[in-house]
Amino acid sequence: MGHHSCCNKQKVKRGLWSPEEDEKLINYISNYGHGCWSSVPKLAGLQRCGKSCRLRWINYLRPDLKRGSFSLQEAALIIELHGILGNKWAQIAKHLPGRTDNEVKNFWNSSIKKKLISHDVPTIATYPDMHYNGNNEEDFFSLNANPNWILSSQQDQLYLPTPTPMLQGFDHGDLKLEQTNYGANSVQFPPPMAPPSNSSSYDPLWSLGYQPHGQFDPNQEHQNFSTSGATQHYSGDKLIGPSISAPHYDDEDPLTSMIPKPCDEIISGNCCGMFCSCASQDHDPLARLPYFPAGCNYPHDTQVPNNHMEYMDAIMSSSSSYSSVSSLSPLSSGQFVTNSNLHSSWET
DNA sequence: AATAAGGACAACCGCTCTCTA
DNA sequence: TTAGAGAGCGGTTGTCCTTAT
Repeated sequence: MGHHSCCNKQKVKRGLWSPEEDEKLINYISNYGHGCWSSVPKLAGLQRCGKSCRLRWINYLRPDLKRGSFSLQEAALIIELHGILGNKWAQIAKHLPGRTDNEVKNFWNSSIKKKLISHDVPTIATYPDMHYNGNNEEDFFSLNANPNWILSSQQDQLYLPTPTPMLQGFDHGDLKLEQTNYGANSVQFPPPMAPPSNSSSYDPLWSLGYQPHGQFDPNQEHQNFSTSGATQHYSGDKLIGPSISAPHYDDEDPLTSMIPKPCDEIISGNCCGMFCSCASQDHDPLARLPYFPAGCNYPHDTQVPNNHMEYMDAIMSSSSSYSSVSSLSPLSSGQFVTNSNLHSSWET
């Protein structure tokens, strides 16, 4: 029980942050960066512990945060990623630019989870045909939603169930394939690259909050403050994604074309999934899930098959923060809805 | 109009991981 | 090698707001 060491050194305030406290923290970090979080409260003149400052900055004060309701694409992506990653909120949030792990977690617990249960939607957690091989070393699952998948509980690993001569012992660029004891080819994706040295974009995932002096001004109009009680929120629309290097997927490539595409079951998209139509070759370790590589500006053209839209609509329609997509975007079979349609209809 | 119930979300707690001396 | 500090993460709680009665 007890508080953190930094909290024991001084009397600290707890609970909701006041606008004055937010202003102090924003001013300090925008000028000096956070550096060591434990020293931030003292230097910023706050009666808070460093951990509280860090949480407040990362979850609510970062200038790149996207506020407001989750879009249909985001909800679909969260469901899909949760089926793969489980409660790895931080990893899921990495695929949702401008969203925090806390936000994703709250959204899941307050909205999606209930809907999935009530609609008996077959996520990986509820798949009746999901197999556990019973091996205590490697927790394998096969997912009937995509019979090409065997998912391991070990993160970021996808296993192709059928040994393919073309893949055995193959080492192709960023993809490293290994034979396992289970007759499956393990596709191990490389860790993210270091941030690009020439990037002038503010990227909180790299710097964890540091921004050079002068780049962030809380009074700038694109960083709109709205006040809800004692809590201020940003609703800025400038989104800059992390510059992650991941395998290049090429449908013409006999290797990469075989790699599972989790989002394909829900949403069709281009190079890096449903959001992005750019030609970037930076991709996500989870293959085709949107990761917003450098040079990709959100939002992009999005094409979502109508049947999936109805599917999501059914899940989410009872949510108080959700306005029916189908009711606002009349679609017939075979039609597609664009990203702008979705945002105008859902983020209200 | 008052109050209870439920939902949404901000914040905290405690554990684990990583780094460094 | 190890201990301590800092940071990150997921689970949980607390608070405020909305809705129903």
